[in-house]
Amino acid sequence: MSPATVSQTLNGGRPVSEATRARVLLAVSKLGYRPNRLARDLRTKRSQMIAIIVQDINNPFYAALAEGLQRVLSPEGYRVVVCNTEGEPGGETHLIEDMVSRQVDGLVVASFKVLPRDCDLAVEQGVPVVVIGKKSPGAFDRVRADEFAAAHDMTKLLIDAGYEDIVHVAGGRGQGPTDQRVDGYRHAMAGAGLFPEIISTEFTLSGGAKAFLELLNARRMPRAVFCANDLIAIGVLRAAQAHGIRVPQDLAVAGIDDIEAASLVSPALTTVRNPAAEYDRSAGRLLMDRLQGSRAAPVDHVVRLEIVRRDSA
Amino acid sequence: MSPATVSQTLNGGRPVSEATRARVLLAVSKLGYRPNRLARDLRTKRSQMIAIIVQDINNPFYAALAEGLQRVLSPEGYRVVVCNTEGEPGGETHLIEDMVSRQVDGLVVASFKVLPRDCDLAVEQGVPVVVIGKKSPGAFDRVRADEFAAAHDMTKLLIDAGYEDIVHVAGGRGQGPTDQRVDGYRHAMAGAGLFPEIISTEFTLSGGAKAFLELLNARRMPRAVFCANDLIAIGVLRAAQAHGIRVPQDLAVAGIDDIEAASLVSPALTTVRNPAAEYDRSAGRLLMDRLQGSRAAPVDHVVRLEIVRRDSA
DNA sequence: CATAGTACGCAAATCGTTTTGCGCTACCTC
DNA sequence: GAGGTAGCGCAAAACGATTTGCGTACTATG
Repeated sequence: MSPATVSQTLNGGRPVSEATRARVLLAVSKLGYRPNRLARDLRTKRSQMIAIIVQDINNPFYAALAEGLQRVLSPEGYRVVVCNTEGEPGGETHLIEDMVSRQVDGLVVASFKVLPRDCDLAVEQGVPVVVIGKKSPGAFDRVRADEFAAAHDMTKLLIDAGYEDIVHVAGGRGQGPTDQRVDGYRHAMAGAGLFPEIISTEFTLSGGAKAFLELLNARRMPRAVFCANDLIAIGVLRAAQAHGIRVPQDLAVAGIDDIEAASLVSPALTTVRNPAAEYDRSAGRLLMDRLQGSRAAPVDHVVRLEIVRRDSA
Repeated sequence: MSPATVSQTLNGGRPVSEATRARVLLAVSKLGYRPNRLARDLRTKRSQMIAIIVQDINNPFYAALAEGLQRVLSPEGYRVVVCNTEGEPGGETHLIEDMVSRQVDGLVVASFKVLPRDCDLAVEQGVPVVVIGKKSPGAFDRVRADEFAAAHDMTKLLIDAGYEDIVHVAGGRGQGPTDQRVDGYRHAMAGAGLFPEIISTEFTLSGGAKAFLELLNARRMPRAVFCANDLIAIGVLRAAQAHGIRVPQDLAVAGIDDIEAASLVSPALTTVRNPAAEYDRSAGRLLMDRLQGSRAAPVDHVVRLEIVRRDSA
């Protein structure tokens, strides 16, 4: 029996008689034959595999994103694999190159550290790319939030609530959305004739704690802090409480992201919801459209953010 | 110039003269040549890729596990990809089969739903497997916790703290560690001459809330609940607080896992730490040993758990 | 100077599939 | 009964790399 016939039986490229089909299936199950996807993919030039590249799989936002994307792509017959770049020597560049040479059918990149150059490289090799969360030029689709508006709106909420002495605890300098959030904060403060004050830290719990201590040492306590993400905000919250400062009576705290823990801490955190569900649905659809070749021009989808007012501010 | 020479230049199978090396490298960079890993892997029968299969990437325990494994394997030159089975039609069986046929060099499976049969299949095809968190027969390595001891110790802690009316909120019946945890609870209660009472729910926040309501409707409130994981415990905690019940004064609550949120809720959750770091280090080393062919008999590594006493019980 | 040895580039086989072209058989039609 | 037409199985050429054997040219040594 020739391999061609087997292939046709299993994948149905051409009609096969009932008799041979039976013979093939019998042999397959008797020999425990498992087709080798590598060989198949090499020949067909597609792998039915989509890689999601995230910068930190421990960050619940990225985890939710990955799962949501899978929920969209997997019913279409794609295998979804998640790759983490954090702590990877060489990082995104190597990873993208590697995945492209493994002939993934598509890439979703949710990492601020990614270079447009790397995405262009993938696109040139015919692999569609969707970049999440980053404003970045290139021949690929994007899904991102209006970070400026988010920071602006939250700052405005604090101002409208009567706070004036509002400090912004920014994430790492030059990292991802930091600058846009800083600008949004600045703009809102300037609009109200208030003086902006900004300190920087890492996007983590301990970064938030560190920032609080810095504030504590450097000057009298502000009335409100607007943190660049929820982890920082929770770090600040806990450090403040550990120092006997009451939230929100003595100090108002606000974050961005609405991670799961945001509603679990007490007081529950006032924050901005970055709806992962909308990202993944949108990114999934963009990717599917491109895989089916139905679109040409790159799309730039801006996700609407939503303020979630709870108890901390 | 023949492909053989190029291959030898790039991978150094044999000595290549300085002159031709230069010519090859020039051509490579001029043409933007990128080797195709699929073809290479097909020929060499290895992919330098390791797949981690988790049942829920949103569960922080699995996310931490994936990242830790990557930290171990990636410096050894392996690419680590994470695959999620939740909501996947066909689930673990398909996934394992697919990854094996993609010639991954190794598999780490952290899913209760996995069948030993599937792992055996992978091992037969020469792919080493490490199963995490499940006691399961087969020719592969295991890293798991002593779930019985964990539940037993936590129940004992509650008993020693003076609680007698202790209900166990178990996870889904027959799911993963449920039975062993139930047994541990039972054994500790019996040892103290106390009457065990068990209700079941899902391993989620809302599962915990549901369980609390069930308790509320069915009988007078118990004095303590020992929940099968932290998500359930936090669900119970919040539902109780929403009903004006004080924790731990009116109701003591304990969980298992020590997820990040456990220390963030208030009161901070008393729980059992399931140290992801130890899992991934151990699993990583087991896998590396096997990849280097230095071991034969399967290893069964039992991780020691650690009670973390906080404020909720 | 002859011979052995070494360095190095290329041709060809291989990995396990899919795909295409070809030829055989059997059936149908007039 | 001849000619046309499906139907169906197989051989062979891809896919893009690695690996091995071979031949040539150059070097070294007695």
